[in-house]
Amino acid sequence: MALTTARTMPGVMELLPLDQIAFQDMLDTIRRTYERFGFLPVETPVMEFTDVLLTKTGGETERQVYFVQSTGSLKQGDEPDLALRFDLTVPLARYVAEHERSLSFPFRRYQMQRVYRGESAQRGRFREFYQADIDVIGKDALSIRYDAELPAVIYSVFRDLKIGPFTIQLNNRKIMRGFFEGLGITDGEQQTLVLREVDKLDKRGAAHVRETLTGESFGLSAAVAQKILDLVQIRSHGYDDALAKLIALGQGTDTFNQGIAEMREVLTLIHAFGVPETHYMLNLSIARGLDYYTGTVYETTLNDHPQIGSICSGGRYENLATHYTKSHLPGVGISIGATRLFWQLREAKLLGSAQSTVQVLVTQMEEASLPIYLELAMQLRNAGINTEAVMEASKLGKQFKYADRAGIRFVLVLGSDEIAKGVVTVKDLRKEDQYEVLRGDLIKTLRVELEQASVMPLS
RNA sequence: GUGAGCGUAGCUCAGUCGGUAGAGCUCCGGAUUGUGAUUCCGGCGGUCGUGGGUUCGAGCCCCAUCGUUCACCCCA
Repeated sequence: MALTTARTMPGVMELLPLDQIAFQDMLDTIRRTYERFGFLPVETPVMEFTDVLLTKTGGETERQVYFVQSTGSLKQGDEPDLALRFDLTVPLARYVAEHERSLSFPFRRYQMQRVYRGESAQRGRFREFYQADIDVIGKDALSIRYDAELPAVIYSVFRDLKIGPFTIQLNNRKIMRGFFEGLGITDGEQQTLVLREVDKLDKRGAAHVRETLTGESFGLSAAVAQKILDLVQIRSHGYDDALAKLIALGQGTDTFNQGIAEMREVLTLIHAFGVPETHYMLNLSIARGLDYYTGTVYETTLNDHPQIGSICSGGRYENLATHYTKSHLPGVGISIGATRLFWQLREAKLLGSAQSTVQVLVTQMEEASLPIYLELAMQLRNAGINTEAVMEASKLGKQFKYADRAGIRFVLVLGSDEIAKGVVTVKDLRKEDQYEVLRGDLIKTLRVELEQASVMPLS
C-alpha cells in the first residue's frame, strides 16, 4: 500500500512536547495576569455564521477567511454559511450584542483562542494562531481611564514573561486626524491612507514616507509632508518629557485638542498605575492599520529585538457592535499574538530549554520489585509530585537516557541495595549529582529540590 | 492577489564536462549486566517533487505542472 506523506499545511505551529510545555507556560502567564487585573474568561466557537462574521465586506478580510461547509451542503452546491473566525474582536462584538442584557458593564473579558487566516506562507505568519485578547466594553460610554489601565496590564504580562526590556508605544489617532485636518486633509478616507503610510515610518524610514506622501497617489506639497513628518517623528523619553512634548504641540483643531487632552490623561494615569517610565513612550507615528480604532492606540516592542516588530497591539474604538445592536458600546482592547510571539522568541533564542511536566522518574531496577516501584510512584503522586514509573524492564543506562531526552530532571533508583538499607537514590540529571535519602524523607526532600529547581533553573 | 528564487535521505547540504547516488546531523543497536548528555564501532534510511522532451545515457539541459520560500499588500 502506498504511504501518504505525513505532513501539515504551511502556516501552522506544531510543537514537540518540551516546546509545547514552554508555550503553555507562556499562555499560563498571560492568563494569570489577565485574571489578576480582574478580566473574565470567555470562549466563543471557532465557527461563526458567514453573515455575522463578514458584516463589513472589506476586501482584505474576506480574502483571508476560511469558509466551512458540510459534505452534504457541498454536494448540493450551496454557498457556505459558516466561516472560521479571523480574530477575536468580531466574535466579541457578536457575543456582547447577543448577551447584552445578561452582562455587567463595563464588561471586562479576556479570551485566548486560536484564529484562522488564509495567509500566504511567510516567516512568522500563521494561518492558525493564538490570540490572547483583553477588552473593556462600556454601555453608552467608557472612561478614558481604561485606556491607561491596559498599558498597566501589558507591562505586567511582559515583565512576568521575562523576555527582556520592552517599550509600550502610545499614540492617539485624534491627534493625528486633527493635525491632518489642520493641514487641509479633511477627507476621512484620505486621512486613513495617510495614517497607514505614516505608520510605516519606523520600518521604512522618513525618506520613504516623504517620497510616498509627496508622490502621485497622495500629491501632498513638500511643506505639508514636512509638517506631518515633524509631528510623527516625535518620541518621548520618560514621563515628564512625554507631557512636555504634548504641551509643546500647542493648540489645533477641536479633534486635535481632544486627542492631546486624552493622551495627557492617559499618561498621567499610566504613571499612577506604577508603570516604570522606562517602559512606555510617545510614538506619534503609531497608527495601526485597522480602521475601527478612533483614539488611543498601542504597540509594544522588544528593545533588543526591533526586527520582531509589535508583540502586542490594540486601541480604543468608538463603537464595538454597530452591526448587531443599536446600543452604543465603546471599548478599548489589546491583542497578543501568542503563536507569533513564541515562534519569534524561539527563533531569537530567547527561550530557555523547558523541563518536562514529569518531575520525577522512578526507574525499574529489578522486575521483581515492580510493586515497590508502583507503590512509591503512587505515594509521590498523592503528594502532588508529577511522577512517571518505568513499566518495561530495560538497562538502567537506557532509562537514564530516556529521562534525559524527555527533559525529566530527577530520577529515583531503587535496587536491592537501597531496599535493604531502606533508602532511595535521588539523581539530579541537570546537576549531575546523586545522593541517598531515607524512604521516609523522600517526599520532603523532593519538594525542596523541585522548589529550588523552579526558582533557579539551570539553563 | 502581484513579482522573484528554490525543490537530492527525517533534517542541513555536496554532487565536477551529461556517464548508474554521497557526507554530516538525527534515529536504532553495540562497546558498558547499577547511571544519561561526550567518545568509538555497526546499522536503518533516496522513484533526485511530478509528468513529458532532447540524448546511446539526465540529479544536471528544455518545457509544463505541483510544492515551497522571499518581497509587496495586509496583519498578530
